[in-house]
Amino acid sequence: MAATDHSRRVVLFAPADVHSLEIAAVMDVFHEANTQRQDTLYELVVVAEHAGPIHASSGLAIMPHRSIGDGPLSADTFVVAGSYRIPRHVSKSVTDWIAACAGMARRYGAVCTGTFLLGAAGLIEGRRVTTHWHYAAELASRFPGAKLQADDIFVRDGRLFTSAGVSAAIDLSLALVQEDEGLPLALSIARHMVMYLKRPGGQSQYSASLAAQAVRPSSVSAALQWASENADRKLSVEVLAARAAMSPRNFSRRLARDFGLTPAQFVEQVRVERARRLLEDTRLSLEQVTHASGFGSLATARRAFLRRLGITMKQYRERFRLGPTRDEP
DNA sequence: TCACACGACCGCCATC
DNA sequence: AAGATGGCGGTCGTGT
Repeated sequence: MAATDHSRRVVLFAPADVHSLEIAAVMDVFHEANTQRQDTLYELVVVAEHAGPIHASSGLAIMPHRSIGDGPLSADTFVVAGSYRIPRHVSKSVTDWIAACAGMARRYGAVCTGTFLLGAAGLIEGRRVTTHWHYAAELASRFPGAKLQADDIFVRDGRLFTSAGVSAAIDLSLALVQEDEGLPLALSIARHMVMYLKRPGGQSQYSASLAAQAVRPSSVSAALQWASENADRKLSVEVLAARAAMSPRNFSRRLARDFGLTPAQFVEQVRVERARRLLEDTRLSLEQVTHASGFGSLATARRAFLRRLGITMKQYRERFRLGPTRDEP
């Protein structure tokens, strides 16, 4: 599909040794948006430092569309991908180019260690950012002026967004599509990519179980993981805290600190996700879905859906029922 | 739709 | 000394 005058240009910078999944994740989500709308909503441009193919850390060869030698690109969305290596020596031509592109973009950000490149370009000073947890300490020491939120897997600060892990790139991209085109398209893309976990709207852009997987393992995240697999059980603060071997008071404190959620918010999120999945994949009645996802009553489930998705369970099923979700003639 | 009871939340303080 | 943890209780929100 060729770019049209209403296309939004998404520029992706691929550093040396880029993690191939990050490039693929971002491209595939935006490409799927184009496919589903049968329109070029997004024009995707991959840029590397030098012309010619680059090798991702996995060995996969990627052929960028352009190199930075072609000059800064005006982009709607500018994303710097990361690699498993922290960029040590970043040339001035790269940082200048990144700064120029970010300056022109409506929004810009980084995935994983891409945050280091934004930092080298002077774009995270005084800003709230995150990165892959494994590199958080180094980011903090290299860029002491940045307000690092190491335990968050997605942080947005005005035009700037950063995300933690590799797989989070998909959720990040979905969140951007959702911002532009609304929840239904984002959900539909997620469904096609078999990414059932995306949590639409709300404070964090991430699903409960994804969040539990994404941070440093701890007894808290283990308890959350367990909860996300057992939505139909009783999930009171007391039960979750016992699972994490700590007092209810301390459990909710840690949850607030590490995930920005209260226990009740987390549980509701888990239950809505579970119910959504059942609504999409099964023909269980609303009553059965309600029960299987741990809601006490239909009324409770309905309210939770309205709160989080803005639609009722019935409407949700009508929209995302079994079968193709692509707009087909 | 409404009232009520229960659970969740959070500030505060003690303790480790 | 400072940070993490646990318990108490008033208030609020929410499920039934």
